[in-house]
Amino acid sequence: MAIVRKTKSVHTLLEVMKQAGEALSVVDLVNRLDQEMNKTTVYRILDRLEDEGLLHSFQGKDGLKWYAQCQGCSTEHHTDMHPHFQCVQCGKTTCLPLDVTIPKVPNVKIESASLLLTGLCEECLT
Amino acid sequence: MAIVRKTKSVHTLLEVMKQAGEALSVVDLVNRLDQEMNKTTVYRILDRLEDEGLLHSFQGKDGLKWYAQCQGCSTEHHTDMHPHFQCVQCGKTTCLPLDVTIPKVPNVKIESASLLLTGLCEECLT
DNA sequence: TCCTTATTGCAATTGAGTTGCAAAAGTAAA
DNA sequence: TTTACTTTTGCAACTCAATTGCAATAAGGA
Repeated sequence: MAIVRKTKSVHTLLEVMKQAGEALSVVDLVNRLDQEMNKTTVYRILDRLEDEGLLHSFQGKDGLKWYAQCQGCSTEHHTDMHPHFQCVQCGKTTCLPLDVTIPKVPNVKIESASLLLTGLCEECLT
Repeated sequence: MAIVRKTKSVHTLLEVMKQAGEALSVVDLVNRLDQEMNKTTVYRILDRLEDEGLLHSFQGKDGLKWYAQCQGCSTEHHTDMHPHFQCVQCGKTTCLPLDVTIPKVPNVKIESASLLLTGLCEECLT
């Protein structure tokens, strides 16, 4: 596996993720980093950071790819299977620190599961 | 809501779904129906059939849209929330007739949930 | 410093999905 | 059947997220 250097771009991207504190779509990240680096670079760094286990990705309701920071994931142990929540109104998307019971399915080998909950977030409810 | 006429195209599309007996991606459907109808028509009929409750859709692992036939869904009662399984090797994708317990999340209103399990299907395991 | 490898920018491309518009097909009433 | 109206379809063009090829740049080690 390729070694991920902590270049300026990598540092900047991780800083944006940290500042956000929640999941960000790639489209959003590309926009936020428009002045700092190229779109292609954003995509490639995200790929590498996911390989390294610093970020994890998932598909949003609209089919866009989202990234969030991992808490305790590493390259070897990446079974950080938690659900995600996406607000249908404001688009805010977060990791849910919940355990999900993956249903047993006969005759198949489940390798991963992704659960996306959609609805209204706290702000949009009030 | 627009009335869905049982045109020749609608009939052909439903027949292909029935023959397949499992979930089909839109891309696959467009290819299979290439001689019978236009790509746009496939997309539009799928939309309408989902509105009518004859089909339901979900996002595959790769972000592609998949459709499958509903068993007992209707326009009013479309809470047919069941998980789907996608084989990472052969791509075969099926509905899982299982109940999923949607986790309780405080302070938000969950409207829908989608659970996608990925792994190896029975054929690919052996 | 020199050499090698990894990273980045840029432009072009891919591919799923959408849209506008005119033509065709279906429906219903006279 | 004829007419008037509505829905459906085909086609071409378009949108936009994501990818690729290639040359230029930056980094690391001996």
